[in-house]
Amino acid sequence: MELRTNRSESGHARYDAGWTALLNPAPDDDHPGRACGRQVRYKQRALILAEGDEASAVYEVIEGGVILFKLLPDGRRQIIEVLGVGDVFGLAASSVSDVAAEALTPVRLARFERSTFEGDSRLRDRLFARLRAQFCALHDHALLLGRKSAQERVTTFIARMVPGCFGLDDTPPKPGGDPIRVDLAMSRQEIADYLGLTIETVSRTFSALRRSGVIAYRKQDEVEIPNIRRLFHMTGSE
Amino acid sequence: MELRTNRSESGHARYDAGWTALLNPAPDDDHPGRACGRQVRYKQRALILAEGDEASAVYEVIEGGVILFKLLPDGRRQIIEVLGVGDVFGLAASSVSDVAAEALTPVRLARFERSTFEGDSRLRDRLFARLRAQFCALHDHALLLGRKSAQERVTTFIARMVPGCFGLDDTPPKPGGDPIRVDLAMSRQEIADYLGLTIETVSRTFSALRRSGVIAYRKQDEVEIPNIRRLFHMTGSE
DNA sequence: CGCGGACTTGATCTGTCTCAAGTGCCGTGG
DNA sequence: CCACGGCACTTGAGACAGATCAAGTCCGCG
Repeated sequence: MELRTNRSESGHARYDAGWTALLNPAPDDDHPGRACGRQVRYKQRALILAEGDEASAVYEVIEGGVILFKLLPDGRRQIIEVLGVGDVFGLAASSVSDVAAEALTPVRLARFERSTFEGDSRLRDRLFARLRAQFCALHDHALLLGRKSAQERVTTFIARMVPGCFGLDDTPPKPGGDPIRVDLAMSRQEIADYLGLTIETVSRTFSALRRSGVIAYRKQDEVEIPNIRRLFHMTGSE
Repeated sequence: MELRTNRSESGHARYDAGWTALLNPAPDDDHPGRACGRQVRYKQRALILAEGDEASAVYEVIEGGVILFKLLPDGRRQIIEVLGVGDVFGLAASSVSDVAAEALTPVRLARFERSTFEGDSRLRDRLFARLRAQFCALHDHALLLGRKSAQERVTTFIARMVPGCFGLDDTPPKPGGDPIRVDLAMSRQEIADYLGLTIETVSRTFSALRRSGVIAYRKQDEVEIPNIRRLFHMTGSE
């Protein structure tokens, strides 16, 4: 009962590309997992950390994807961050975690106990740099949640998955080239919970984007973008 | 033309209380401005940093309040964070700032040049601890922006201004005691931009809360809360 | 082949936005 | 001292984006 999605097999491999591109401003010294703590693995959809759990360790994503989310007492869920390779979580202001963490894909993590972490300023600096990038992503997402329309949210979301378009990464924005393919790697419900919408609105927006030719897809999480500029212009950010 | 609000004189003094309580989980070693960089001052509403400015320094709030915000090309604004004493800003993933910063009140800041900052791991650790707290606040705010109703947003906002109710601060939650007074220190428009609402909706919500007796006020930014529990129950968070 | 879960689509409802007047407050000048 | 103007805020009426409720449809799997 852990295998209930029809998520593509290639998702995990391709998955890194999107989020890593977004959140890796400069893939400089830190090869993820280099200065490893203990490695741990989780199955897809496994709960890594619950809200309120003792925040006794810091995790770095080595492979796969992780979502951080919060719940309201009545069950409303907000996905706060979607993490890819190199991203960090588990740090909280107090001794308990303020968010829950779940494996979006099968995932490999480096786990650093709080004690290790506190003693190792080199490690701390590395994670610190990482957090700065995540900080900016969070700022961007607040803008999305507070001020963007459904269409802008969805197009922004898709645009973020395109490697090398936001991050100062490798591949250049590809002027008018051939269609770009991206793997969403998230269910419609997850996308909805991330973008602060309902699943129906997300679905309708995808359909509308397809109808108007901005995107194309057969399987619903393998999207082709014939013209990136056109997509960008719908994000509200330019 | 810098003096155009009818903001209360006491605002600045009392201002710290609210946000500091929220974002100071443990007022331990760091007396703000202890390990000072160069001190700088800004008048109320002065622009400290624009989006896209060179991120050459890190700032710590010594006295007063600062807002961080982002703009969309068409003018929509989202206030990302409201900072009080001890909070930190200016760190970005890349070399330019991803947000703009404005003085919410007359403000005193400690400015640390990037070079200073990079060489001083003690300083970095101190700011790092701070950022963790701000990180959690950002998470909470994402939940608010993505999943809460207008009424829940406004009550959450007011509740956050109450010193010692969220942070593990001094004053205990005050069971059924006398009315608590808080100073909002933000205009309706600022509140709207922070909560992802329009000014009219914020105004209407305040009026409705007053009508129903949850809050009381004469000047619109000096709010009394006769019964905090009642307010809390409207935040959606409990 | 038929079941179940994820997704899509349609019809309707509603919370929030938009547009448009107010109202109240404060500072200015007659 | 009071009329006046400006600005922030409030209030109302109506429009609309997105939510909700309710069927479908698609597709992988047993």
